[in-house]
Amino acid sequence: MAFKGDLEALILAVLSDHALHGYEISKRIRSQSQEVLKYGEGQLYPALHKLEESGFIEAEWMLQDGKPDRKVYSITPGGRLELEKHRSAWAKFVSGVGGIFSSHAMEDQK
Amino acid sequence: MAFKGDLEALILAVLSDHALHGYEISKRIRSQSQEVLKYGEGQLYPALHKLEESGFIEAEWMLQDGKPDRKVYSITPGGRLELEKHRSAWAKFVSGVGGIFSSHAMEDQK
DNA sequence: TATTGATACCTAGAAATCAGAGGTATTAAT
DNA sequence: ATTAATACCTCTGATTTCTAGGTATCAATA
Repeated sequence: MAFKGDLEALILAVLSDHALHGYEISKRIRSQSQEVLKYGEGQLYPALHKLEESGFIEAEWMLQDGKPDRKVYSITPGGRLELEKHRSAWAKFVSGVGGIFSSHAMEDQK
Repeated sequence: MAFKGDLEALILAVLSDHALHGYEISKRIRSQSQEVLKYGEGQLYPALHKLEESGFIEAEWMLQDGKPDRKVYSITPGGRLELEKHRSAWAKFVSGVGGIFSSHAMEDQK
């Protein structure tokens, strides 16, 4: 009932400069979107697994003692290609919604 | 799996300057979004009924002979208020997604 | 000392949403 | 005759999303 994001695209975007583990990815999506986009772990982890299956990201375990181990994900070349597709889909979407919201905005102001 | 719109907000937006019937609303959403946003009737009509129940739009039958009758919807004052909420939610959403997509865009270009 | 909160991974089930198909009826065009 | 357009509507199956739960460690707070 509200505008919804594309979690897979957002994950690819945050991974595009640094390899990160899941928990950190969710925190970055939250902070870099100014708290607008919030995904629970119940959405994040399945999305990561799906992206891995598709070959868009790769995982490697970082063992830590004392603290919980981390599964660090990095984007693949195929993932970068996929990211570009999502980016242009986003641009189209913004212009589409804009076409509806802005063509009726002036009326109200006078 | 992709960015999703907020049909109720879009309906309120297209109704904000003209009263329109359902079939026409769906065509306008399609055309004014440059074919980006396409909603089937199975989504449109239930959404209209829900908006009516909430008091954000009002319906009136326009009887036509020969052609199918039309149910013409118009936005209410409450609907205009609601529309403004959705509009600002959209603005927030755009800046949120932008915060993720654009902070990682430069890297790829050099 | 007990409990909360943070880190870090994960699954499963309920709730909501979406897309598509189907249903009625008329007119116009092929 | 049949297809396409107008114009309304519902229903169902698939997908998606949300919420809650589950394991485990450590640090801080009450």
